[in-house]
Amino acid sequence: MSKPLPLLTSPPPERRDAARNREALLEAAVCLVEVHGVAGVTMDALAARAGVGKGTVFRRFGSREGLMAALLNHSETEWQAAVMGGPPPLGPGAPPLDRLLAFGASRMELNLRHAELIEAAGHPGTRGVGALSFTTMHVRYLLGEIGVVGDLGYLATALVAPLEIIVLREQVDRAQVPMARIVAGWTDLVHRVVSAP
Amino acid sequence: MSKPLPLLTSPPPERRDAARNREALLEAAVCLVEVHGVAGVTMDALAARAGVGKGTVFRRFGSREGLMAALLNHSETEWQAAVMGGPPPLGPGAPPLDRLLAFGASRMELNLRHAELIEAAGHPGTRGVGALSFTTMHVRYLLGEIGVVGDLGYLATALVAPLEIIVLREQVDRAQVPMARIVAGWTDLVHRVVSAP
DNA sequence: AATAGAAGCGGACTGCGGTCCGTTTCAATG
DNA sequence: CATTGAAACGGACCGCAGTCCGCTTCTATT
Repeated sequence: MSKPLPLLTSPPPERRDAARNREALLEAAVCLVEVHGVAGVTMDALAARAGVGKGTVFRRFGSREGLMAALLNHSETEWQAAVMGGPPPLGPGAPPLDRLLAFGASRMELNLRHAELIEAAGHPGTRGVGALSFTTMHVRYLLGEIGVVGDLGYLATALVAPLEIIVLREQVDRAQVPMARIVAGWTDLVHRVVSAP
Repeated sequence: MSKPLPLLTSPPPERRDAARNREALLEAAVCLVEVHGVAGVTMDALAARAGVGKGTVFRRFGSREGLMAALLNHSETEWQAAVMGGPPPLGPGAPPLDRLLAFGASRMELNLRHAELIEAAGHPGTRGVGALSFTTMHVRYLLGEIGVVGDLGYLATALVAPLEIIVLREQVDRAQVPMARIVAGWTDLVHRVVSAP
């Protein structure tokens, strides 16, 4: 027992080569998406492009879905920052109802922009906690600020659900609903929800 | 041009061997699901079990997702029949608001029961038209009967969205929300939506 | 600097979804 | 029946996600 107590020693940071490879992989992935589209990013191609073995790719990201989630994570984090600290009405400073409406429109736009990536990332694993959770928590918070009473957790989930890419695609692609009408519809929905009898 | 005009000739029905194989495949699929679970239903295993070639399986269902959609189709049709013509409050005869609430609870239960199959069926292709469409149209109709005014199409989509399996799983599995609270939450949501100011 | 052992690496290997095309089976016609 | 054109069949084949395990590289310790 000559080892120093592991108290307070944060989990060993990251080996130099591992860091290098991670960066190379992410860069290669971004490049491949640009060139061949999301569907063209195969794990073999990615490994070759980054000059590493296939095993390394899976060690980093666990699965193809994990890789996509990692790619998504970047823009997702940026967006969260805009929501938490950016300019109003999306960021703080505007009345909560205005923030909520701006939030919905912004979220729809983001989800549509990254549709392919989101679908390739699937639901399971990393993303759920980072993405769905944040949006729901934020909406819940705004509902509270607005003064809504009731099961805010459920109401937040219900308001976020129609913003999900699966629902949006159904409307935009299959039913050919114009975006303006979707945004207007969600706005109306919010008004109905916040004005409790 | 000695052929009879193809007017009114319905698309040639189905060859005998094709019909036989279809039945064998569906039966084998159901059996495999029972024994090995949804994940254990591989296209090769299915082909072998039904005593046909792999190509035949793909000719029938187009893809694994198509197969799952076909399996789902059975119970889905049954459920639709219950909604359209079964006993109240789900079926006709009850006040439309009661029908709507019964609809929500029933749909949640159905989606949870077939969760694996639904996720394996994916969104694309056959299912969307048959399933999502029907539920949305029905909710839209009920909203009209209740007397709601506004963009009924969007409101219906928004009410159906939180019943989707993806959203339900998030609540049930990750957040451990009890079913009773989910049902109560959806009921509250409906009340907020239908009581417009 | 030497060393030990853990963390990381790589690529052959497996299993599955999906395609392709030569062969077989059906049913409509004379 | 015999014929014939089309629909259906079957299984070899391909590409990709994911696993496995022996080898290499890093870092902490003395």
